[in-house]
Amino acid sequence: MLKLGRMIDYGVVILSQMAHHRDDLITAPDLAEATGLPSPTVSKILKSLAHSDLVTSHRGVHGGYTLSRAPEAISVAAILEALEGPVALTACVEGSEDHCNVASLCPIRGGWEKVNDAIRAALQAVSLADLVYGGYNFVERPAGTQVPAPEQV
Amino acid sequence: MLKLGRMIDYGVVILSQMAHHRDDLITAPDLAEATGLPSPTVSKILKSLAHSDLVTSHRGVHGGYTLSRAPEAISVAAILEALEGPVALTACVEGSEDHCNVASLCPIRGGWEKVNDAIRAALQAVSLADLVYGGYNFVERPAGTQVPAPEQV
DNA sequence: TCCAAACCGCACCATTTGAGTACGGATTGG
DNA sequence: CCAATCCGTACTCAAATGGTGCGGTTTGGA
Repeated sequence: MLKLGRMIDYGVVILSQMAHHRDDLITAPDLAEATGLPSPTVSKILKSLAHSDLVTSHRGVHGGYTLSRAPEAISVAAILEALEGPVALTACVEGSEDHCNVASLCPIRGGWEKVNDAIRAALQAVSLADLVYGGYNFVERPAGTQVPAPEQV
Repeated sequence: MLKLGRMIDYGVVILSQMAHHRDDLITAPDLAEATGLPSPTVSKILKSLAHSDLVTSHRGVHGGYTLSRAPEAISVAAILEALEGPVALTACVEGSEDHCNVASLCPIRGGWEKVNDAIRAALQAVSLADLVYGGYNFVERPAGTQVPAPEQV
């Protein structure tokens, strides 16, 4: 099931919370309480996000975090890369000639790259703002209803 | 890192091997030897693929497996779903109201669906044939050489 | 001058997930 | 009747991931 660590999920929740308090300085404990997530975890995530310049940290007594950019300028791909490294589907694509050449049959690398790029593009096309204010109201939409897919890539 | 179990990788290797022997009946042990993968694992994967009608099984003494469809008609998405269930990035999208409503703040489900659909589309656009005959010759390419990425999407 | 509030970064532990294995059963052709 | 093959379940083991704790550094105010 093409899994995605739940850190990403947490990260989005945290970021969307910050988006609601745009330009305010929020401390990690405050965010923890607001989201219901454990405080150390929130800290950890914020740190990673700060490393990638998605949020800005302010140290000292009245420190905290703010969004570095507008929610529209933060893509899901950026969040993903901040929290779980670069987007890559298989270990096969770079280095790691472990099991690839077992049968001298790996016509696959190029193809995977193609898939990777397509997915990367799909993730970059969705911004934090889309998730927060995103025009998709989730509660009313009947279960099973299909969201129209964006233009084919 | 948007991970993808290595079963998928194995599955593609096995299927591409079968694509080379189109219309032949191949036994699981033969495929195991051809690919260098452990025999029980190959069996397991073939079984899953048979469940999704990507390959057809023939029991009895001279049994084996054949591809059910042409390689062009087998998408990466189909392989993924056969081996690891439906494409879904987070556990948040369906059921599992575990941590979502902790803060009564989950404007996100709809957004994730959007991302899911985009990725699903990307995966459906790539067929097994693309991976196998896809214009990338693998054997002659010197080790370490980078495959030129296809047109950026 | 000192202290407390906040961020920083590392290292550690535990749970879960997934890969791989083993075994007994069912089916078919010689 | 037997052997080769697929079928299905349950089990074990290893690794990745999520989560936690602790000592350190910066900063502003009393």
